[in-house]
Amino acid sequence: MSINTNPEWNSFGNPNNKNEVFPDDLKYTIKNYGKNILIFRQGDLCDALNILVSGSVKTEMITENGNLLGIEIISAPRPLAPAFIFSDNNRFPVDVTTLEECEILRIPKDEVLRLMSVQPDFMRQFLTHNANRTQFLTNRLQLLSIKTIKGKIAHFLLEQTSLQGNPFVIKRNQTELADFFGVARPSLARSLSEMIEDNIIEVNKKEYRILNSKKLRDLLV
Amino acid sequence: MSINTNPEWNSFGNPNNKNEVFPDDLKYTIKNYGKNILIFRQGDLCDALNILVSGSVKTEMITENGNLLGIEIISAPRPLAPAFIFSDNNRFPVDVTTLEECEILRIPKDEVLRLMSVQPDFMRQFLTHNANRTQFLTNRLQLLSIKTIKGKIAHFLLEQTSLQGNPFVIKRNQTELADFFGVARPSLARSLSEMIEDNIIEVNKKEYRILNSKKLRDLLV
DNA sequence: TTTTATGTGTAACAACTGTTACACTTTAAA
DNA sequence: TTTAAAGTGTAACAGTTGTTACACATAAAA
Repeated sequence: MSINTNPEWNSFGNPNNKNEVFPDDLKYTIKNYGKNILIFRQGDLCDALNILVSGSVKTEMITENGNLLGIEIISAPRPLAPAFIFSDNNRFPVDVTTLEECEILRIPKDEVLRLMSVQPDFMRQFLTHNANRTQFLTNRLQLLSIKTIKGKIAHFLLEQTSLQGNPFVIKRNQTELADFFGVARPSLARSLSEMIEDNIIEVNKKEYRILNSKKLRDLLV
Repeated sequence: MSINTNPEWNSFGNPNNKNEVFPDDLKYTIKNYGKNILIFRQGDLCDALNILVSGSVKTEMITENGNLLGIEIISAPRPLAPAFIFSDNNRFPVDVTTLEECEILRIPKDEVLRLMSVQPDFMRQFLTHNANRTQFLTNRLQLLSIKTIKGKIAHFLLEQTSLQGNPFVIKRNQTELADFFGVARPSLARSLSEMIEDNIIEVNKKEYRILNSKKLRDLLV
């Protein structure tokens, strides 16, 4: 899930996008920051849409590819915590620090509301972006609420096979998978080995095949 | 009959909302369901805003009070999975089953978009509702990604003390807390005992006091 | 008050996962 | 091809959590 593969980000949050024409009278400010500057602190009021126009920042939160509590690196162009502007407790959930020189476009909350009324495309993109984020979070939460490693593997493999069929290819290596699940790499390897031993799955390099989907589903409990 | 004659139809679970008046030409449908009917299936296309107007349904998802994988019971009035209408993969994440006779107001996606353009208050509520949901999910995810029980306790207590001061009161009993953390009750009790033994916290019935916030913070790692 | 239900503290043990270490394989680079 | 780096399989052991069981405390109901 890189910024380049997420189509929503190409339009939303990029002021140079041709499809997204901001009105001339839009009130906004642009701020420039140097390297290694703490630009938002956890708990700061979030009363504007902050779009990272250039540069990159890091936050300590769940990462886009789902790794746990890792340091997320956000590269321009992307909005910063857009979902939080409109929440009742509209405060930044994490610290945000620049990694290089950054330019941030700041549109006040009221202007965002006006923009959405005036620009259906903007509204649609805003909604889609947040909807995708919510879906992502929901999915991660489902995965995390499964306690056992085999259960997590089962959840993930069943999801993949419903998308790709059987057999299917998983791009991540074992270390990345372990991070994704939030478990230790040798523990993941052990669980995989046991599942192979039990003839539930078959693994060849990055190709996985489900041999016994009933047993696999039983592991979800 | 106008759509505005029933005050409960103000969406987003806020029946006291006087500012939300639907336009008379709004396209919508109303569906009635009997008891124990599967009304949405996991994977069903979600191309409309479905508002539960009366009755109650259950889903198997994270609950509003945060318990894991419990069966969430949703009582009217509340929107059903409003965040998913606008996601790229706009499908229901779970099964939804009626618990009693239910009435569901269904507004097509395009009409929702129009409604938002026409009705700033509706848009604001839609945005706020989803923002709050995202914030809730983010917070749960943060809590769940902490591996140790003491870490979860620390996270929770530090959050509570920032809201309520020190000492503070926690309404949930031990069993409910354990469910909230997704751990076994005796395990939670053991961890609490050890933290009390280590003079990190003090507990009297439902009143908690932090004695050593540095040590408490160390447990977050 | 007595009775009953609910909530809490704790122990012994099982089960699972993490840590560390190392051999081996595969892939990429020189 | 040779060499280095990255990835995988596995074992021994430590650490944490879950399970089950039961005593006791507290609160609610009769």
